[in-house]
Amino acid sequence: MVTIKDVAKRAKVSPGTVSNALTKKRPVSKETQQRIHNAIKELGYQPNMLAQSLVARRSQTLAVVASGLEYYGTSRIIVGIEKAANELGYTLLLTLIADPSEINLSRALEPLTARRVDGIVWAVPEIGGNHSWITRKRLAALPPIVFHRMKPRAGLQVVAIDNRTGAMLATQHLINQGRRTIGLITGPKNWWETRERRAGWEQAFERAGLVASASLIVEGDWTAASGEHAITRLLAQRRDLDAVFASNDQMALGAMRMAQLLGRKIPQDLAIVGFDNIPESAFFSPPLTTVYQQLIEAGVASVNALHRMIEARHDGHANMKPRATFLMPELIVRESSTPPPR
Amino acid sequence: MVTIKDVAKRAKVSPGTVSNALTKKRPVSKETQQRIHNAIKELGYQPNMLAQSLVARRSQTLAVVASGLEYYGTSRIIVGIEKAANELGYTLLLTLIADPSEINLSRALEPLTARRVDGIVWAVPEIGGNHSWITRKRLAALPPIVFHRMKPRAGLQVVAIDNRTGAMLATQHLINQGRRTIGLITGPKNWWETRERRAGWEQAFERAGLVASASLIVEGDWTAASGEHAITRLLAQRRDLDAVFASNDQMALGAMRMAQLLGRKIPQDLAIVGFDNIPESAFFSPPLTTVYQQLIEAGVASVNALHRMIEARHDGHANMKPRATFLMPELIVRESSTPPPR
DNA sequence: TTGTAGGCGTTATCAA
DNA sequence: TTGATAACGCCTACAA
Repeated sequence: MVTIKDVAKRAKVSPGTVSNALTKKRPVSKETQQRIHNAIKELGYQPNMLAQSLVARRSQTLAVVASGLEYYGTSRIIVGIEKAANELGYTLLLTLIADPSEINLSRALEPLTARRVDGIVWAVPEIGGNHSWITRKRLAALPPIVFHRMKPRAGLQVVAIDNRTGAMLATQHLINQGRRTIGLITGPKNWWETRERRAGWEQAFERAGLVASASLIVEGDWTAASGEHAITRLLAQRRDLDAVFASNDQMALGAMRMAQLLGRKIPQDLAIVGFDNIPESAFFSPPLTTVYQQLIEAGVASVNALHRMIEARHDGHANMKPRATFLMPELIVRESSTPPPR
Repeated sequence: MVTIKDVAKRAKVSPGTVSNALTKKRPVSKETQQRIHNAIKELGYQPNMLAQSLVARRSQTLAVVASGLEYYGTSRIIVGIEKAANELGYTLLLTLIADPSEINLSRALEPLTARRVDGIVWAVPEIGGNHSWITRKRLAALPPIVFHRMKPRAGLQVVAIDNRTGAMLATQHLINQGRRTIGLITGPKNWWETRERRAGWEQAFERAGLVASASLIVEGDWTAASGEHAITRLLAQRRDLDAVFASNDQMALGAMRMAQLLGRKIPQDLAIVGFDNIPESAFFSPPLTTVYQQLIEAGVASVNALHRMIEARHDGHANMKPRATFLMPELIVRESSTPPPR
């Protein structure tokens, strides 16, 4: 590997001058500048960022910790994160948590802190107590960090989707369509996102003066198969069911298909709304009404916030006041919940 | 930040001894070992891997360059890569290419080589001439690298899915079902994967003595919407169409839905097969016959190969002989191509 | 078994 | 404008 010294030797200057020519932090004469650049080309010199980071005490590297990359939501968040990181001149370290309900914190974080990442985006869904590791003490030992998919906590920088409002929009839409017996297929009940979406469903019920009976709720596990089971149970225990809000599009798909197999016409007999707006959902039979989340935007926002935190800490400013940002979802109405066009 | 010197001072030993205690490359007495570990705990010392990498001349970091993370295929490959990298003690750097048909090579690679990654997994689909940057000279300046989703080239380590065989399996299956006029919906035609899948379709035609007429082929862009357009055109230009092989599941979905809207019964009037086996495909109406690719396994295999290359180079062995590995896809038969159960 | 010194590749400080 | 020199945090000979 060719180093800055090799370049210096070849250009007949000192290493420091080469450094100055490269970083432009001190003036270098046009002439030597030229010689240096020639030497660099000829030798194929590439600065070693490890060494740079060592002295600069910053690595220009961000880390993202996530789980379920194979799901649409996670991957879109990461697309946004990568994009924003890139634009700000950071490179991204990716760590995947295989089982988010059981986080081995030091195993996940050590490789990142050891590499002196400048900041961390924590995008692991909050499940049960899997975020209880978050303590002031622990955070003090970490670089700036911003959280996703988590219940906002005082003193933390959080970028979250307003799941509750999203679910409320979905449910209210069904109510507006004249539906009165609206089932709910939830995700695993210890997920924060599950509870939020359920709360939104309940809130819509309350506003409409409907009764959110337990017999209207069935738990799923985000898979389409669980959507099938859920709708089967719902239809059995509530003969009067006339609509369903499924907490994601996959479960909505399973529910829709199984309901059809059981002889229900959608949306005439049963209206269905999902959550996520996966690209396929517009092509289901019938096309699925669903809730769109600005996931890429959430990823971008989190990196921007992170960058500000990093700069603030670096400039020795009093630590930026962290806050929670909520992104508003939008309802996308399709045929699974509306009278078909004549 | 507390350094190894701080630990040394506190444990009343030299920095070298602390290093030895940590790396276990030289023996350290039980007693001082204890003192050192106490000091580490008390100070909350964390080794600085940047400094370690600087002297070790390896960063224990791998990079993956990919595009289209929001698609199922890409994300599954990366899941496999991350898993294997993790198990081998590497951390992963992620770089996403926004437009894979137009790669800015140095923009993508510089941040990686500057950080002295030990190896690179190149998982950008081959489109047109976007892989023409691959030259002996350029590769010589890079760390070991393994390629994905690319036509195998002599002298390169490639892990690819056998797309051609996969498409052949799909088409042969349709032929076995008695279909004779089997349309093809392709991806964008300058993609390597597109050409391979088309070749597989043609190969099956040849073996069966069928004529692969141009009127049976329509180009899509991987989206479900393009599948809709494609099937519309196919049905218009070939009234005798009795089956379709779509080059991915999304296009199959669009085709299936549009064919049904146009009054075709699936599979009775028109049999459909897709490619990818996205999780939703088992819940389409009807469930979609498709081709399963071992993408996670491909990711794992590529990292293992990369690791061997790194070790070989490190041990000064003659560079490992690189070769191409093909993973065989499997046909998954569902109702979209078979007579429905009575 | 432990300490000392030099070096990994850069940048920053201080003279010149 | 340029050149020495000393860090940055760690590892590794070589001595002791």
